Amino acid sequence: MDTTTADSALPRARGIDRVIDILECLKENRTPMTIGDISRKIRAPRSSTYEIVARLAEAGMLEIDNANRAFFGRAIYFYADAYLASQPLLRHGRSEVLRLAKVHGETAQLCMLVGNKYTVGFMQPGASLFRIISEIGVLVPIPWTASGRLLVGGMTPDEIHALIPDEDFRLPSGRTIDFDSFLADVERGMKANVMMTVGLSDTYTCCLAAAIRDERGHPIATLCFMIPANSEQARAQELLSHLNEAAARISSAMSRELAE
Amino acid sequence: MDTTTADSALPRARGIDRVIDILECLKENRTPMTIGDISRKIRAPRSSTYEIVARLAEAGMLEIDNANRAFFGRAIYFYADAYLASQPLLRHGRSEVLRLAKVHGETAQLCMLVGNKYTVGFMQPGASLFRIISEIGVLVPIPWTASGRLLVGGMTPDEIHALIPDEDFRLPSGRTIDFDSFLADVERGMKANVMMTVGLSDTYTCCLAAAIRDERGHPIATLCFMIPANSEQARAQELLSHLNEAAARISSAMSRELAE
DNA sequence: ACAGCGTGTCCAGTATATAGGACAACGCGA
DNA sequence: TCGCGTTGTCCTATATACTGGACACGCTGT
Repeated sequence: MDTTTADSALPRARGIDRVIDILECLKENRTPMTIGDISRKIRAPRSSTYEIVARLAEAGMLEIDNANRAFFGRAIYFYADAYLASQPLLRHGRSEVLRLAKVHGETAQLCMLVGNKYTVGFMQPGASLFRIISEIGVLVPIPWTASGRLLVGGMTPDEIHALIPDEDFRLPSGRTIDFDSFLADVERGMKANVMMTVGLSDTYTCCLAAAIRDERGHPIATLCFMIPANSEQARAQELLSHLNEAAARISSAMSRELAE
Repeated sequence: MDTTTADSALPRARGIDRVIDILECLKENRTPMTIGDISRKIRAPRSSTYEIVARLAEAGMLEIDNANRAFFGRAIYFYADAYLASQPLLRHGRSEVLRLAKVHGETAQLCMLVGNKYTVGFMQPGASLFRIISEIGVLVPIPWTASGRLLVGGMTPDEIHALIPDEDFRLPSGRTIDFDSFLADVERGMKANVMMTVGLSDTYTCCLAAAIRDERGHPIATLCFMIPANSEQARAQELLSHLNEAAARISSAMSRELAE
């Protein structure tokens, strides 16, 4: 649970570490928290938490609502805007995801690796009732997803084995994925640039993905649709080709930008 | 320049304050900076800056590029996503701005007050060559903008006077805005819900705005277009009505959400 | 070659930020 | 009514985070 530092021992903690703990805590919670709750969750003394939350609120990084609960503030949003402007992948990816979800009516996502995990970088829910719940920034084992198979494309089997912890091959259902068949998926994905999986992270979902590549051809992110597992094959194939087109568009737009 | 604390004196600074200074510094700069540059800009010892930047990078709040320059990192983006999800105004406002810019081909913005200043919360450049440069999150005196006139709507003259510093009535051109005529603008804006100004913050720009209101009818934000000052009246009026419709749509959507 | 400048790392001393607890005020249930 | 848990504020002591400086290194221009 402790994403950052301090676990069992109790030496004095640094203010900065507290800041990071607080922000991570709010990110996980996704909704405003009282200072009491925060200090319990991050195991910090109440007095310290009050102090630090107040300072962060003063700087606009947190905001305190009228029930005295703290959550992220405007400053964070402005910082993120600067980050976004510096990241062509996210900029282009976001607008394609919005377009894909609108045009095809299915939940679309931009996915990428963060360390040795898979995560959703942006998501737009589709029009249909079938809704997927993966939150932005939540880390998921690579083998649980279609995108994960594309994202490790181009790596050697040894590199892949070194990257992914063994326990990540065990699905939520309890079933374990065979490493060799995973490798076979990766290789096919690298060739076709698209991947489809059914009932992997959960039994109801079919995951369609296409890889976005950097100027050297390495996969750096994926666009994907989440659709019901019982969708028709023809529909899935059609969506895959739309994903592939959109991904190619982003890949070339980014290479062009880099060239300037 | 010093947006937060420490100015001339040199008592030992807190880690947290350094963190805030660093983030504000990068936000102003809008592009990656070397640690040396950061420490000079925020007047912090190099050794401290190295330490703190490294810790923030470890937490993903900053990222260090291959030229050893620091900038915002993924974590900030994830925090901002949670913030955005908690802010109906920004959520709806952003999508309307994207739509307005796309449909009408002009630069569109979502604007709001931060303390006693006006700021742009989101912006989408238009298709035309005429581009405005206001950056997200930069604070601007209220009297310099059409939106500012709408945003103080509903306040008494005394409240307005207390809110806006006298020096903010001096335009970049050197001209000073008369307080009474400013008040008259505010009152007309409150009635019409829209406002147009020409050549205010700069001589080439015409600023069109419409107010978004909370459930009690108080202006909380504006949608606006930035167009060339020499645009035709008919065109401006048409755009104003589009802004007004979009703003009304957001106002009622938010009231509805609140009612649930 | 050399001087001058910026970078990245390391160290030790001390100013001070944090922990911890005491306190009053509050809300809630019995 | 009286406990009991939680909240927000304030205080003091001390463990330590920050500072300042030294050092080695790699530039660049002369």
